[in-house]
Amino acid sequence: MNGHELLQKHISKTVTLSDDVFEYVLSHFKEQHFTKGQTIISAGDKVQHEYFVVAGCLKSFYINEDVKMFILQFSMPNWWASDFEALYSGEKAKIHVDCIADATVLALSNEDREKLCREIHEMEHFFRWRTNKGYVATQKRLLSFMNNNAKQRYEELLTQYPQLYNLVPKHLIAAYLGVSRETLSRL
Amino acid sequence: MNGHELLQKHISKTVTLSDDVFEYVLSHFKEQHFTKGQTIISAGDKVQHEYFVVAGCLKSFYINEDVKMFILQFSMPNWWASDFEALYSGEKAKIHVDCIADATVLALSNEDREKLCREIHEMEHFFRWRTNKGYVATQKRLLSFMNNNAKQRYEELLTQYPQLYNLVPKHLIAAYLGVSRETLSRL
DNA sequence: TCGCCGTTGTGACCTATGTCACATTCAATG
DNA sequence: CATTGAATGTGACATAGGTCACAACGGCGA
Repeated sequence: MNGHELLQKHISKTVTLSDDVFEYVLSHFKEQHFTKGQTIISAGDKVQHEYFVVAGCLKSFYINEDVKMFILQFSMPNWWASDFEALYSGEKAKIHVDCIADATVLALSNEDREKLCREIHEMEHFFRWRTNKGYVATQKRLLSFMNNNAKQRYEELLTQYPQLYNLVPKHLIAAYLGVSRETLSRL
Repeated sequence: MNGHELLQKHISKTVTLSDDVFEYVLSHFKEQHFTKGQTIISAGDKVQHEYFVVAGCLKSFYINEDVKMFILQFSMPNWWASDFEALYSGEKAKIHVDCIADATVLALSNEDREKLCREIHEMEHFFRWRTNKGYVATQKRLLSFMNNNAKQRYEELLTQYPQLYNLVPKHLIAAYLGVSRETLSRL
């Protein structure tokens, strides 16, 4: 399936659009390719785009004062990635996004998203629901952090995304779980 | 300031509405009063409403198998509270909401929110931004969990919401921070 | 006023996880 | 091939935070 088809399918799960409108919407997305290790957003950047992942995998992460990395999200196909705080507020990025498995994405600029939301009520609806899902998912992860130990969180992650086990190195999984790589290795 | 004024002010920070439209929007909210200790949503309920807090304070929390409580949010004036996952999906509530300081709220039903979003594009826009703010805030809290120890999280909370120190008992603050009340007491 | 219960503090001890050091494996590259 | 460096495993030890037990305090209803 190509990028536009995947995105169309993704959007139609939430809203119904005519083919013409779909074509108009899709015309605002630009396909881009990234290779493993490539940087997409660095802290300090002015963030202009969000990215719908068609293939491959991205990670969004924060680096603290001790240069320790915390992964907020692995973005697999059908997910969106960006520094949403910076994107919406216009401030400089605080989080980084880079590519961990050769990726194809569809980039949408902040201006174009707001334009689409203004022009097409259904798209505003779509983005409301998308954000809502992200909100609920993040709240669940927060609860999992408070409720479960490292082993339980690891098993939870692998149950939900078995592909990750082979796709990404263990020290990145540790950074997602919020434990040291040594601890993860002992699980 | 009465409830409608506060809500109007809150909404106008994000979108501009005429007085007539505002009146129409506000007519969908019903004022309710809760007293300290009162239950608003219990796990297992069918969730019908979300609540805009005008005065007082609510807490949203999860109870695990060991009957341990984890607080997702303290809802102060100008915040919204509900089990948003249950509300949006139609499933039974997994989280509880109750009142920790005598409260006045404006209740909006799920149907009315969707109706307002359908009828008034600006309201869809408003709710998109509201949810986006919640998403970003939750992500920040997640990062704080990974990055900071109990003491740092406690200080962060008190800096952000100094009122909480006197308003809510310490064991609830501990349940928000995800530590035992004994640990909090030793900070 | 008395007694009760919710809240908070604190000591003793236990456990999960972090940190540091070093070994091993393996893929990429000259 | 030989070499390098990233990824991973593992032992020894340190420490934040959990758990349990008990004491102290204070407000509120009988």
